[in-house]
Amino acid sequence: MQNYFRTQALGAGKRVRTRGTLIDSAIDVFSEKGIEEASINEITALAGMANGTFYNHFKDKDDLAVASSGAIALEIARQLDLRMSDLDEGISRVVVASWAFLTIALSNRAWAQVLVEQYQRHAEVDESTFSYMRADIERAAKQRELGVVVDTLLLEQLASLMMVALRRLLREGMREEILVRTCEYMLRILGLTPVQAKKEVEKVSGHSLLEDGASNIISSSE
Amino acid sequence: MQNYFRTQALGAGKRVRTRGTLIDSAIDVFSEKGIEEASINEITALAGMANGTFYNHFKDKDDLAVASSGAIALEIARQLDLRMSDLDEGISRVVVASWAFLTIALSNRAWAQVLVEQYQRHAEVDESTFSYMRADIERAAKQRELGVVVDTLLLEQLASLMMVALRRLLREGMREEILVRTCEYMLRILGLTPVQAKKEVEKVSGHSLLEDGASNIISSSE
Amino acid sequence: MQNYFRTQALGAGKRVRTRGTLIDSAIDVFSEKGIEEASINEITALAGMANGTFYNHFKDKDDLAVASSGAIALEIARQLDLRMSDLDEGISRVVVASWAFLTIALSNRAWAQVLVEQYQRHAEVDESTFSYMRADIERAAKQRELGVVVDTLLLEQLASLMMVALRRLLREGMREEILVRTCEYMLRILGLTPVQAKKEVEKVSGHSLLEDGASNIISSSE
Amino acid sequence: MQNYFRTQALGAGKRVRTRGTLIDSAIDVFSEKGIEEASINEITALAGMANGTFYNHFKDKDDLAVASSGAIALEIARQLDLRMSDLDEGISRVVVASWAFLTIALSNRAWAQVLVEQYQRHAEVDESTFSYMRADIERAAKQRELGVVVDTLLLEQLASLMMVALRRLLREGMREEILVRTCEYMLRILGLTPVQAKKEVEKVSGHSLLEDGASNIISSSE
DNA sequence: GATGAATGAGTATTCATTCAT
DNA sequence: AATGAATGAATACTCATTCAT
Repeated sequence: MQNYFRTQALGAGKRVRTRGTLIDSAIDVFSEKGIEEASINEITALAGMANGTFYNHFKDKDDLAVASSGAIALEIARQLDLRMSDLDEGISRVVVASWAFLTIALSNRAWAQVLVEQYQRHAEVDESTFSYMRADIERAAKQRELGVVVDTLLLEQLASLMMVALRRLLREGMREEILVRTCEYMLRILGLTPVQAKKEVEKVSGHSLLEDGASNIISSSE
Repeated sequence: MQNYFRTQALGAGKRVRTRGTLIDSAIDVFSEKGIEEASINEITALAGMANGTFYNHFKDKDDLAVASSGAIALEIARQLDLRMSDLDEGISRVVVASWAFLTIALSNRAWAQVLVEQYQRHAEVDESTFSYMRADIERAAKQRELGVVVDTLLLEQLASLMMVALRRLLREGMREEILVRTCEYMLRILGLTPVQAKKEVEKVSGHSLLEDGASNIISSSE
Repeated sequence: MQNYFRTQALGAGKRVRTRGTLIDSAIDVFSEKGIEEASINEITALAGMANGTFYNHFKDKDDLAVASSGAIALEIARQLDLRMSDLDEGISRVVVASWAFLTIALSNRAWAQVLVEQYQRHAEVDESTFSYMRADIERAAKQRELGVVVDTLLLEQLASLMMVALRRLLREGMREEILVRTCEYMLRILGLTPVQAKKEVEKVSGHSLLEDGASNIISSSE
Repeated sequence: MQNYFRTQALGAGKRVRTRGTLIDSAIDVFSEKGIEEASINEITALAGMANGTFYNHFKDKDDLAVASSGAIALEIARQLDLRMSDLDEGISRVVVASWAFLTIALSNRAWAQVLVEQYQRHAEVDESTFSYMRADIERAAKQRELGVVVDTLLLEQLASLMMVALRRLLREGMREEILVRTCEYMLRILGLTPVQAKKEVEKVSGHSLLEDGASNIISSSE
């Protein structure tokens, strides 16, 4: 069993720690069996708790699924933030964020699987999962004349491209081509011509060292 | 209860008719309750059959879901074919087909709902659902220099745009803006500049009378 | 409903008590309808529980059948032990044990029926059911020169004689002749001549008061 | 699929042939899945018929099971008869018949399995299966002073020994020791001393060549 | 006699959820 | 907060059997 969120909560109170442990356990079970097939008994068992304990922390499985994917998304966003603080240009931020999002998610298969499945279950984008993106796109739209309306349709379309990509990456393993093309498609939707899009993506991908995963996203993004 | 596929099978043997009736019934129940929540009993009851009859025709609910969405997709494809026979230009075909696909699907809410939900359940595009598109894109790629690779990643990305659009249309009702933007986004992904994309879509949408649904797709496309 | 095993577990925790109650209930239903025909619902209903409770204690009906016949066999063996502690001679022990086994089993028709049916379902002797016998036979084989191999074939053959007898006794009621002949046949198989066998069985049967069942097995055996 | 009884019925009318085919098919399915688990659909499918056809020939599965095991028993009895016509002494006839019964049954695993399972299902001996034995035992009882009552208890006890043996032989393959001991046990039950029993069995087994199965039962028995 | 589509009764099993300890 | 035994609703699925053709 992973112990990412349990560890993260070590300083906090018992309640928070138990919650973190349940989320860690859930991520494992969700990713292995799928959210639908996962049973609460299995999750509590893996967490080393009685099944009743679950209900002291979550309303039901869906609540847990939301909390789990939310925790993952938040954690990814946190890592993104750290690494993008010095990036000013909107378009670059979008590319770096998307690229890094996929890379970080994929660095932990279970995370990626939970994100993908939860996305499918809810179909509509969990605003929080992609919330970071809206600001960057709006920033880009101001800096250049993109000629796009930044609304939920646009965000959903872009998010769906990323999710299709993430699913592919899970299936086929990390292939930079998928990242590149997905980012280019996103920029094209945002109004860049293919040539412009390609150039923007190259600025980012040229520097990236994807092999060692999330740890060097920072260096790859300047 | 709808009786589209039952009627379609009127000439055939009893086995085929029963199957068609079950699919009609399933589409109704699926769209009303969702595939997950639908029960076999409800489907057979609506179809006016004993529940055991179901198992003479389908292995389980998933088998039926696949058959139902497959029948819908096939039927839509059939209608598309009829109406696009005189269109030669690849890009126009893509626009018309996408536009008409969404329009026809939406002309029968239950169909659209089943397509959307089945798409989400299976995540990967049922090749058949969008098979018509590959040929048109390849045709377009030959006629112009699109500079895209026509592979499954591209098709999945395009399909996901359409599905996001279909979901929106189901939620918000037919809004031409969604059709227009989705088609433009698709063309942008295919390598057209925003300006070109807009022009291509206008060629189609200018003529369309979407209000009366599938019946005048033909006239709307030339 | 009988309450033998429930009562026996009165001192123990709730889990054990519930288990005992289920076994009591199962024995009743099994004996009345047969194991095959018994439904879990009926068993839990008679036990005054929700059907789901069953699955907290047993994997499925077969698991329960094994547990039930095992509990019966164990209980019979326990009663046998008490009453044979002062018997030293192997052959006498075999006769007394077999005789008492049949008598005790028959003193509770439901027990006998469950034993018989479970024996038939599993065909091979549940080692535990007749485990008491092996030791006595080996003891007899040492004390006299029986000239038999004590292996599972022998035990199965002897057990099958007892089960045929038990079935007859259930059908026709307690008839001492069946006990006598079955014991004689067993001894013959063990290598005694008909005359010897007859004498050995008479030593036991002469004293027995079978009418009042298990309660006076003790007196009957010395 | 075997075609023993179908072939046997080649000369007869269509009705008899269809019946034979169903029995052949049933024996295969019964032996593979067990009688309980066998479904009529499977049996008719293997027989190459529609399921409805079954009910033109048998009342239900149990009827078919009785017919199948009966046909097997009858066939074995027929083969026995052929080979024992020249044997006059009762005891020898019992030994030869039992020995040959087991050998012939085992020569066709499916036959043996169906016999064993059907015996377990009915518990009481299907009279017909062992009918041949009563006459021989009575003959033996007249020729010597056996001192046994020839009644159904005796026959059931003897039959159960044979069935235990047959089950073992199915499990462990043909082992002459099992045949020898089973026959000796039977004779002991019939009143022979161990020494006499051994001698009688040796008369038979000494000549037998069991390896090549049923075909040389005749030669092996005189 | 054979066919095979339709029937529908019947039951095991899961698992989220509660609550007394 | 944690425990874990008990709950019971809810449903898919099988398969013997019928009967119109």
